[in-house]
Amino acid sequence: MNKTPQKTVERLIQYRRIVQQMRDAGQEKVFSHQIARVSGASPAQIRRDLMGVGYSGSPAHGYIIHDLLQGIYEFLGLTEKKGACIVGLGSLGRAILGYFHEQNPVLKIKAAFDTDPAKTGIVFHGTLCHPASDMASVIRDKEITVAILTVPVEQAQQAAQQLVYAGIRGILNYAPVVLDIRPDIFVENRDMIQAVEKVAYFSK
Amino acid sequence: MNKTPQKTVERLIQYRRIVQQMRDAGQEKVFSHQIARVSGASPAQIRRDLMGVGYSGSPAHGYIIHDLLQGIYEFLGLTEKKGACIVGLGSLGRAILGYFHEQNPVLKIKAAFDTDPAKTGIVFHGTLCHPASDMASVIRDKEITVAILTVPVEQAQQAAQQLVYAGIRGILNYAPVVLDIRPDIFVENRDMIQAVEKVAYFSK
DNA sequence: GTTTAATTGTTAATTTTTTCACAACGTGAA
DNA sequence: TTCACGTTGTGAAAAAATTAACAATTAAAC
Ligand SMILES: NC(=O)c1ccc[n+]([C@@H]2O[C@H](COP(=O)([O-])OP(=O)(O)OC[C@H]3O[C@@H](n4cnc5c(N)ncnc54)[C@H](O)[C@@H]3O)[C@@H](O)[C@H]2O)c1
Ligand SMILES: NC(=O)c1ccc[n+]([C@@H]2O[C@H](COP(=O)([O-])OP(=O)(O)OC[C@H]3O[C@@H](n4cnc5c(N)ncnc54)[C@H](O)[C@@H]3O)[C@@H](O)[C@H]2O)c1
Repeated sequence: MNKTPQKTVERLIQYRRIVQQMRDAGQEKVFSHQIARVSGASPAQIRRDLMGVGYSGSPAHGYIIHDLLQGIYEFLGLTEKKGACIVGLGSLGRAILGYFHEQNPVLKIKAAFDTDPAKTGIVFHGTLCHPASDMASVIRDKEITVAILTVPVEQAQQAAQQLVYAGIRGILNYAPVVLDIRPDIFVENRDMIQAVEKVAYFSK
Repeated sequence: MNKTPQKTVERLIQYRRIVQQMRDAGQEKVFSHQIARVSGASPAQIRRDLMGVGYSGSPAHGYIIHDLLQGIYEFLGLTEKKGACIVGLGSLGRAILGYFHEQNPVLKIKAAFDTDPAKTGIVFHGTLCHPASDMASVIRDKEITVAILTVPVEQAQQAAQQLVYAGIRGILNYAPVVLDIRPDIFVENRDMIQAVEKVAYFSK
């Protein structure tokens, strides 16, 4: 089903952001080499990635930005309906929540969860913080499919299990631990220390 | 010089974390299939990745954790000497600083920078916040090679240029903008919205 | 000592991803 | 109309990454 390579999906998401900025700047058409210049990918790569999307440009004027965006959008399955939640409103969790609030992306954070009674019941950046024990019902009611996990590392495995039980389909994990959960749940790990180490390695 | 593929480097960094946890749990030896189980990579992949590192395990007892760690360490060039800095101590910047402080990795954040006079001169999580104007001298004095960029998106390009001028070799960029700088500077972009969108796509 | 069982390092095969190359196309100039 | 130009979509080639396969090796069992 998900035959499109992860790399391609990542780039499509990036193209969308880039092309959206061009549209916001008043541009109406775009060529693959223009996207290439700012994304770092080659023009051929971009055309190939776009093959799967189902929208075709024209040799005469390139891609009509409006239609291209629509195409990528639909391909990625980003709709208003889909929603995310964030688990753990510590310093990182609140920073991410603030970022989503100011950027206002299509995929919204519809709910937050924390175990700390001092945080539950409070609205942070427009999002209500629920007690973690309400996870299952809130996730079901709001039709939330993905979760951002920003709890302390000792709590991460347990919180992930709770999320899976609540019916979540994918987790973006910021805790530095490898989650041991069902293989049909998509997990993406993001560790900032690992990221810095990677940059350090390639900064020779 | 950097002939090792990025993917391999990323995995090596991950293996190191995993193996370190095993060591901390008292384990002394490890087999490729054990690393495989928790990392998600295949045993063959792990052995192949390890080929470049310069340490060999034995068919009899697998890898001696102490020596393996040492090998990966040296291969990655992670030494006490190398240092990072963080630019922009907003909510995200302070969260990252706190994370590094508590995790205490080899690659330390040796300095922070901000333009806000209310922040400069203050020590956050053990790290002094310098005025952004001191960037060049501080980076030179402390031999800092990589930077974590967490300034508002409008400031990112300008701050990046300042960093390059100060002699930085790599940037981990959290601002949602593609930096336009010299190609010999290694840039890794990390956008949380893009990450969530990727998870959403694969959570079918 | 010899055998057994398990695991490594590495070469070869396979699969995946990227790049190349070019026919086909549409536009605008002559 | 015809031509020249610049770009797309895509099949084919090339490159890169992953997986498979196996001889070599060593500890422990017998
Ligand atoms: N701060 C960073 O930049 C950073 C970066 C990468 C990873 N991390 C990791 O992300 C996690 C959070 O970091 P932080 O600095 O925000 O920590 P934090 O301690 O400030 O916040 C953790 C929050 O999670 C809540 N929590 C605890 N258990 C919970 C549970 N079972 N369910 C729901 N909420 C729960 C706590 O009440 C707290 O509000 C940690 O694992 C940290 O290692 C942090
Ligand atoms: N908050 C998040 O989770 C998140 C996630 C992804 C990306 N981002 C991006 O990261 C950046 C920071 O986010 P934030 O929420 O921490 O914002 P913030 O406004 O809280 O913090 C920005 C900080 O940068 C400082 N600053 C401004 N210009 C500077 C300069 N030229 N040099 C040094 N410091 C400077 C400001 O004084 C402030 O302290 C933004 O670009 C944001 O879009 C944030």
